[in-house]
Amino acid sequence: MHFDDKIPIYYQIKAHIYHEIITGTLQPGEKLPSVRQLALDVTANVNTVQRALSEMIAAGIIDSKRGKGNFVTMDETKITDLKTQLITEQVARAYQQLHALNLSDEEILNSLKHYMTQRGNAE
Amino acid sequence: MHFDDKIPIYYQIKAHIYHEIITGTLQPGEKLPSVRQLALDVTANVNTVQRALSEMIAAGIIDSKRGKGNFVTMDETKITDLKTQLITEQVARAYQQLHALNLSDEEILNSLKHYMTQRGNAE
DNA sequence: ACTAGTGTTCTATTTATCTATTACACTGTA
DNA sequence: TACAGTGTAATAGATAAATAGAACACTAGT
Repeated sequence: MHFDDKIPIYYQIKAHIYHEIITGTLQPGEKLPSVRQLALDVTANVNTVQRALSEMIAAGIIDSKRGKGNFVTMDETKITDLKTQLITEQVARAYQQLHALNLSDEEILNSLKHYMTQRGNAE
Repeated sequence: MHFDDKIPIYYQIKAHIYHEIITGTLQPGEKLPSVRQLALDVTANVNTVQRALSEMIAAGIIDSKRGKGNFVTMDETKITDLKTQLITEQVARAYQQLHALNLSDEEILNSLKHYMTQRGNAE
């Protein structure tokens, strides 16, 4: 797994698993790989994986069952809320940073559209 | 100055000064506050400020003159290029992260528009 | 020459993160 | 009961980032 060395690894692992849950790669109620297997998968230490999991457990997205494993919550409302929250965070952060560079709403939209068309042509 | 504890402070100081240069708060050729004053301004250590400045000097955005001070480059092309680069980086990162959440181009645009109208009404 | 203000460099210490390792607690199965 | 597979916790060590403090190098004005 590729890590951005400017952000803590446990934080990136959390984002990675959240993505898998939101995109349905991990279904509600599905069992996650064991912490030891996850550590191998992302080439990190068990403790680092555990720290990421702890935050997801505290957030109610993961249910931890000692001796059995870690499971994605069955509560699909929580997953929907999580997706909404992550999207809002991303959009807000991007908007604020571009706005801080003195771009108007229209310029921000145009920059994004321009990026999309360029990206579309390249594929 | 408010810091995000997930990102190195020297990195955030650099972003902060880049913003001031791009928005014209700091004009081309203008002298920056001394490193000691900057450290007070952002409530960080001189060495941390110096590390941020070193990267901007290496990037050619800041000219350092020992005994005199640090100055914004006179080369406005470099500033324009920097602005373009930062915008592209922000747009690309935001797009990729939203795309990774399985949002289509249209959904990404709509999320952004929705955020803008909500934000507009709140002001 | 002196001094104040500037950038620059160095050392030592602290803190957060990550790793490695070991141990403990619980579940299910043979 | 034994054992393998799971989550959890604790310790010790390594590294990067940030701080504190001191010193050095250069410039301009007195």
